[in-house]
Amino acid sequence: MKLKDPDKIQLIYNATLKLVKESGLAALNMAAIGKEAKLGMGTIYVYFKSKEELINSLFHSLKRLNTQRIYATLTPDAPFKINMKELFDNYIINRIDYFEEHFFVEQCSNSHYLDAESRQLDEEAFHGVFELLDRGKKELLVKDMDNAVLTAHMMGSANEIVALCMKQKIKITKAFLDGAFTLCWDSIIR
Amino acid sequence: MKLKDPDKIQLIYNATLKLVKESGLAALNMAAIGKEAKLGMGTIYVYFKSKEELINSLFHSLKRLNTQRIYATLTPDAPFKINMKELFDNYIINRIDYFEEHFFVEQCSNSHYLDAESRQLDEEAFHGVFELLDRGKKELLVKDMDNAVLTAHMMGSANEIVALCMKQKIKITKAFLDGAFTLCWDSIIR
DNA sequence: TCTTTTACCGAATAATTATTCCATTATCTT
DNA sequence: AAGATAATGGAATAATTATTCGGTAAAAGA
Repeated sequence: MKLKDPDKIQLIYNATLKLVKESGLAALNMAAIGKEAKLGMGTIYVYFKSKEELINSLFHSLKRLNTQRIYATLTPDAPFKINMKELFDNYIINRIDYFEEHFFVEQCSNSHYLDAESRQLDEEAFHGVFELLDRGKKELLVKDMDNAVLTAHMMGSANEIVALCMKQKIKITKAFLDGAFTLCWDSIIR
Repeated sequence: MKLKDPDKIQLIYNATLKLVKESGLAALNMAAIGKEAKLGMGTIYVYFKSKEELINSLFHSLKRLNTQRIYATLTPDAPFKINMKELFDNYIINRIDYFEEHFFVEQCSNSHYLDAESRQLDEEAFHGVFELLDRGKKELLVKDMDNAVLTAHMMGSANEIVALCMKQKIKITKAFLDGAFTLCWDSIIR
């Protein structure tokens, strides 16, 4: 018998990401995915039960990957500000390098496609940031404010700055990253 | 002869906003709009040529309204920080009071529905912020950084903080607004 | 090599949803 | 009040798009 091709799923994922990036989730359709991935429509249904399952499956996969990537490279035992900068740089670079993926996740987050399980995946991504902020507070570096508010402030800033970079095709230099970080740092320290 | 009811357009707009808020733009359909607005499907087509025209028309209308609302109440001749705080508070309160509207605009911005004209409307909204920031630089209060970056930082923060409030149903108090503003203020001053 | 199983394709079908059509109703004009 | 015109509702139709199906080809196992 013939086995499933392990590459096909990634092919379908990539086609989906590209199409959503180009025209938004609302315009996504199975025929287009097939064409973009150079597969017959029926083939997609070998790997996914339905369009909804495909979307949820891709969403899950991206969420998992993303959480890994951001926290992977924090230097253990480094001073607070160093860790903060590492996290910030990781986050920004990650958002840019995997722009398509993040765009897809964002579009899904406010759609009717996501199932209950998918909707819960957000929480855990903040865990690492919250821990780091707690440490900053203990060291009397960080303002005594709600972690959720501090995090929202920094991530909101980072996201919008990435959006700006993509729109204006700004090349991310070290100087640019340092500038963006300074804004966030100055805001959270007391 | 019978005249068009001037209230119907608003009825259709409101139904559209509610539905998009609930299930996202991708799930929006004409039958649902009719039902929500308590109008026949045919009636919608008396007021709008197509679904696409309805969406673009609502988008335009919201963009216009919004730009007005934010800049309406700045105190003339007030010190820089006062104006900044007014603008910030206006922006946040506006995002919350008109959450449905902003959500709709955001969903549209990355969809295939918007026509070329609609896609240009964003620029002018920043004008007022840029001017204010230039003044802050002249007064040696604001960091010498690109206005677009400074604006992205503050708006990104504000947007994400609003999202947090909506998600966790946080009631906006004066203290909360002051806290959120402090974050932004501390980040942009030199 | 032969058999068997399943991937693969894309046309056919089903399901959904946008748009039109027309009978009815409301209200403006004279 | 009668006629004229256009709004209204929702069933009928058209268009789009998800899903299934049946034939074909590939490759695993015997």
